[in-house]
Amino acid sequence: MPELPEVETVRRGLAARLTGRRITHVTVRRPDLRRPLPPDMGQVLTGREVRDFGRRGKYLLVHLEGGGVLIVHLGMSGRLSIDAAPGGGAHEHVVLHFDDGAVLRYEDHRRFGLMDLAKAARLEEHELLRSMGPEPLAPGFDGPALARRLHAKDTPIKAALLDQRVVAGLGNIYVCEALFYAGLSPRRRAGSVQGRRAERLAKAIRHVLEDAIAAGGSSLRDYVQASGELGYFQHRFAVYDRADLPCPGCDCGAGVRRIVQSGRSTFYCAKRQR
DNA sequence: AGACGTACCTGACCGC
DNA sequence: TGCGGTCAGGTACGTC
Repeated sequence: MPELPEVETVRRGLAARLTGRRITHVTVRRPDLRRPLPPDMGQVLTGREVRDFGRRGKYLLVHLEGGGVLIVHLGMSGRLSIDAAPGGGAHEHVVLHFDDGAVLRYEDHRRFGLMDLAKAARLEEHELLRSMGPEPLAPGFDGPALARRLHAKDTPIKAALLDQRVVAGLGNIYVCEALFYAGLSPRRRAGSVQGRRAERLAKAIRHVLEDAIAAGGSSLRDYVQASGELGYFQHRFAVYDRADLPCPGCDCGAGVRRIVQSGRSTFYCAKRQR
C-alpha cells in the first residue's frame, strides 16, 4: 500500500486520534517482520505518552515522551488501523493499547514492514534514515535540487526515482504517474534530466503526491473510524495499472504501454513521454 | 561506486 | 476443486 501519500495519510489519522495519549500496553504477536522487532520495544513504549507523529519518506515516526522515537515502515502490505475490530488474524503482529481505550493495530501479511527504536536527537543519523534523499514536499525540493541528484546517473530515470537516496518516498505507482505528468520516458537516462526537464519532473512529483494525499485525506475519516481502509484504490491513476487503456487525453490509439524495468512493471504513454 | 538480479513472505488470480 | 505459475505498492544483499 504505502508510498509517501499513504504514509502521510496514516500519519494524519494517527496524529488526530492519538497525539497526547499514553501507551498502556503493548502486545507483540510476531516479532519477525523484515527484521526482528527490538526485543525491548514493549518495555520502552509502555507508559510513554505520544507527543507527535512525523514522517520521513515512507517511514512513520512516532515521537514519544522522553526523546524516544518509534520508526515504522509498512513495507508492501503493512496497515495501521485504530479501534478496528481484530481482523488481521494471524497477520496482526503488534497491538498498542492507549490510556483512553484506543487500540492501534499493525497488520502485515507479507511481513516486509519493520519497526525500530531511535533517539529523536540523532534521528537523522539513524541507519534507516541517514542516506535518504530530500523530502519532495519540503520547500527546498525544486528542479535544480532534483537535477543535482540525477546528474551523471547512467540508470533509467524510472530506477533513479525509485532509489530513496535520490528522492524520499516515491514508489512504483507514483514514479510512473510523475513521469507521465512530466512527459518523460521512464527509459530516459537519469543524467539527461536537467534544466527544464528536471523542473517539470520536480513539479510533477509534487503534483501527484499532493493530489494523492488530498484523495487519501478525503477518506481519512473512514480510516480512523474503523475500516482500516486507506482509500488507496479510489485514487484514479493516469497510467499505473492501465496497460492497453488510454491515458488521459490520449489520442495515440495504442494506449498505455507496460514494460518491465529492473524487474518491476512500468506503465507509460510512448507518445507523450519522451 | 554503482547497477542489476534475486531474495524475503503471503495471498490473489488465472488457466488448465 | 486443486494445482502450478505469475504478479503485487519495498528494500537489502550479493555479484559483477
